[in-house]
Amino acid sequence: MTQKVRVRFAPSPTGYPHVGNIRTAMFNWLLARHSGGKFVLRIEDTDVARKVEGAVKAIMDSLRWLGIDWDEGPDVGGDYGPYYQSERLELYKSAAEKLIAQGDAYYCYCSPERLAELRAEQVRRKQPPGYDRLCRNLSQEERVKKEAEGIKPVVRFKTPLEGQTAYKDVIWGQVVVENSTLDDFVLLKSDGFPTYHLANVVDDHAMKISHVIRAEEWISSTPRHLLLYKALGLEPPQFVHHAMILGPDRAKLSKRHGAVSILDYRDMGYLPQTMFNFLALIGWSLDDKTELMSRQELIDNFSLERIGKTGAIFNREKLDWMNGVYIRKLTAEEFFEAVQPYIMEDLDAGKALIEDEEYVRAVLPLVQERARTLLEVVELTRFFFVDQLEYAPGLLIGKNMDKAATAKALKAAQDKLKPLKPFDTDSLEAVLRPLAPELGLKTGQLFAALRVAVTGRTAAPPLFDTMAVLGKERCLKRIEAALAKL
RNA sequence: GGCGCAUUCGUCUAGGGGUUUAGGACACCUCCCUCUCAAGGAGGAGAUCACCGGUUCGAAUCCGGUAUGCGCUACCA
Repeated sequence: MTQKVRVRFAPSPTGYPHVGNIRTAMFNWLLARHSGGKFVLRIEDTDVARKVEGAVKAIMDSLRWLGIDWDEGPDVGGDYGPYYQSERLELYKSAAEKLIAQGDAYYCYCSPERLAELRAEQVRRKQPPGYDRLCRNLSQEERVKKEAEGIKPVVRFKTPLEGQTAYKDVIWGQVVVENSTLDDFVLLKSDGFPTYHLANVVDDHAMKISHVIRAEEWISSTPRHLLLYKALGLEPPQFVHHAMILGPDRAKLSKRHGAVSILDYRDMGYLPQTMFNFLALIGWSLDDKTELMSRQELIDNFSLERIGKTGAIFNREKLDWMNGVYIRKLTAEEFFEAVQPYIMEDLDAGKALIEDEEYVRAVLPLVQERARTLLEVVELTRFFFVDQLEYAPGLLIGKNMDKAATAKALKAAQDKLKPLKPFDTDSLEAVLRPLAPELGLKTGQLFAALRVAVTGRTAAPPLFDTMAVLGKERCLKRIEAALAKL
């Protein structure tokens, strides 16, 4: 590796980045950081029609959220800017003109209607769709005439009719394509904007990109790019195509598959370190067992060679598991910080209580090892923050219990609790555990009734800890309410 | 239709001629721990390595074909 590594993430602002896009960015970033190279962010805003407002911000937010920082880009600048393709139009124009001048490209005046018709006809006759090269050999006279009609032409590449184009992909190995299967693709659209093919070739060269790491869907277009590099007399970069992330139906992941925007995952309560680790593991592996890896470990161990070539389905269940692992790794302080935005959104559950920071800090440790997402924390802790518990009275009566026994147990507990001086975990246990045999009950039976009375649920954090955090007053009030429900 | 590529437990993957009775992880099941739920621990089930042929003493691993799937085939990226 004598060449200095310069890689790029080149999204088009036509929507919010999904996990697949971000994983591509990550692979690029990982290579840059692993090898001490540069990672550049370039916005490919050449499709005016599909441009989406706010997409650039979403792209940057997504990258920042995951800690994927860029050395050069629209906002930070760099020696190879500008980093918006819409600001580099002159470059593409002169490249196109150069190609026309040397006979490798030509103006095409065919209307979109004609092209659509042509394609429909080809499909109908089961022929390979593609431009029929009608304008490839237009005479000067015909051109002048079209020009006079006011038709804005596109510029098409004069693809060689014969021969083959081959290249060695870092991941896929040798890829060979017959030039005859490629049509004369568009370089410059009639609005003066370049197509992806032209723009990415011009820019990757201008920005001295060493490795083009992108998704598998680009493999088929790579020969076109190679042809362009050749015609322009440029040295092509290394090509690295990785497999795609698939939806549950094994098709290319798309909006159809539901929440796939990376920011949606943030909103659903996944930690950035989880997403980073998890995404890295889709289509890349270190060995036969290492799965939990920090950002630094990923950087240290990353290598292009270990990227796989089979598409992978995004396994949500495993993501949940991994997020649980990362949540448990958090310190109490980190967990508190992480959870803030999520519980604050749920204010009506008990505004005053949620704003009582000490109380929240006492509650959180009780659910930290039980939550798999930050959003789940809201659900898991709700009963700590409400005034009135709502639950079916039947829940109070547990296995092998009846109404009378339950009422008796709750009353007895009440009596024990009232005089309790330090209302903490230990004293609660000291007084409640012996109570069960006194009542002729199993501890489980007593505790179950108390749990429902105090939390409104049959599954909750450990009883004594929970009660201690709730406090004496609230506990007694809730037991009273339970008695009333019976 | 053409071109390109892929195919190992349900899912993510390891393994690239003998070390493999194909390893790990998620999910699932059982048991332990235990006041419930988690977490944790110990087990279990789950893959004729897509199929068919070939090469070889020996193939998940190499070769060919078939099937299936996916991608590309836009004045989208």
